[in-house]
Amino acid sequence: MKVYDELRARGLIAQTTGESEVREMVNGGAAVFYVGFDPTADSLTVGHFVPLIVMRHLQKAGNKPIALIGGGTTLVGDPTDKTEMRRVMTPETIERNAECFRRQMTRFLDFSEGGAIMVNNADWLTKLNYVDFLRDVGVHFSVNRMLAAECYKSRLQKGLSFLEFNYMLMQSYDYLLLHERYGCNLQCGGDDQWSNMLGGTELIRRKLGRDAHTLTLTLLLTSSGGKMGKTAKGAVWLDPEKTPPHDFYQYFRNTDDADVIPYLKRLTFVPLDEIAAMEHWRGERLNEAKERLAYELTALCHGKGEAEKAKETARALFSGGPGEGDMPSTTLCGGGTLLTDILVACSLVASKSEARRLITQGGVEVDGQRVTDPLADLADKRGAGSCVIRKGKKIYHKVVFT
RNA sequence: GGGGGAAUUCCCGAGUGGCCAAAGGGGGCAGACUGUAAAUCUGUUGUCGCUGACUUCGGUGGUUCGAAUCCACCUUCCCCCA
Repeated sequence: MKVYDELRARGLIAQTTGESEVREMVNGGAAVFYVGFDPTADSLTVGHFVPLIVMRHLQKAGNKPIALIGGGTTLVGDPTDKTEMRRVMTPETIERNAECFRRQMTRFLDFSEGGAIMVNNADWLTKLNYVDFLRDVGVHFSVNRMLAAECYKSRLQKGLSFLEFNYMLMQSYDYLLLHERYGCNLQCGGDDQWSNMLGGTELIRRKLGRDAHTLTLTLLLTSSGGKMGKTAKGAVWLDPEKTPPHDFYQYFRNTDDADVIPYLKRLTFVPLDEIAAMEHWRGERLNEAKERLAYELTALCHGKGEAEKAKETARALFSGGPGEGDMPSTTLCGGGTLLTDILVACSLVASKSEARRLITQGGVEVDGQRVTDPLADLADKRGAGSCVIRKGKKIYHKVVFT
């Protein structure tokens, strides 16, 4: 199966500016495509998975990826789907974030000679001359049409600054520039970006009279409608310092039944026929699919070694396998041995009040023994050197005393 | 530039002088049930030295025995007119 059809079969493609042209271009390895990433944090998250996976698919098929870091556009802020204005970030922060992105992207893309390239739109956007820009680019945009775009509608109620209103022009200019400089002929992005992206396609047509295409990717939502990768504690990061591989693995291991197959299709490179077989699985058997999902993604982001470890740890903890595996741990030197204090020290709870509540409600086990006394003291465990605390059903944490 | 309105605990949103750590919903956490799933039911959801104390209702001052609630100024946001 050719790459375009594979992407389609995996449910990754939402809209294009011309299906047959895009298919032909992509299947023939003739696309120079770009995807923009706004460096708003110092790590990518699993929310970036879909575009990254698609880029990898396309690169494997011989197309040339351009990862565009939105250093310049981030100075402005994308108003799409935002209820409030984005916090303005300093150029230094953006620069640092961009570097982090690049490092993480090497797990997905081949940046070696002739392969993928990375560019930062701050390099050209920040040098623009206002009047020239208005005359070159601004003339081609109709405010009436922009206002009609879905992405601005909600903001018209909540307020939209002129700064943000310009985001679309800047993004469009990016495409024009990449088209001229690198022969970029395809822009990919989330489906919520459709109108912003069309801006670029139209700008190129109007200025140069050439066709440059746009391909949007389906937004991957959880079956309950939330954004994938968002948890109450925040995003699931690719940076192992921010989200340990064990937690990363667990996040996907706990995927909803309804989401497993779509996730496998869209986020992994597991062959479609293998996935097709799993689609018939029901009930408990789906856990195997979840394990596969978690394993594949952990291996992709953190390497096979980490994926193996995470899998073994999970099996040991949840299926009573041998050993306690490689669970997260905290080493405590000195300090008291009150259970409430230890829970706080391990960041398992945010406050001692919460710790007390948790214990009282029966949510804490120490070395397999449920503890319900909020004043419990683990002095005896200190003598033993370590113990394993279980919070709720799924969170295990090892405490080492020194 | 003129006029009007709003700011409440993670979010939405009640509360208009004491009965308010603040209704209700969402979300979160925990318990039961389970398959490390979903749904459901129950409890819980400011902090601490926890049968009590302390800090919260945009900010700063003020009125009062007493303020999230009243007054003044400030900040931010929204709406209408230009």
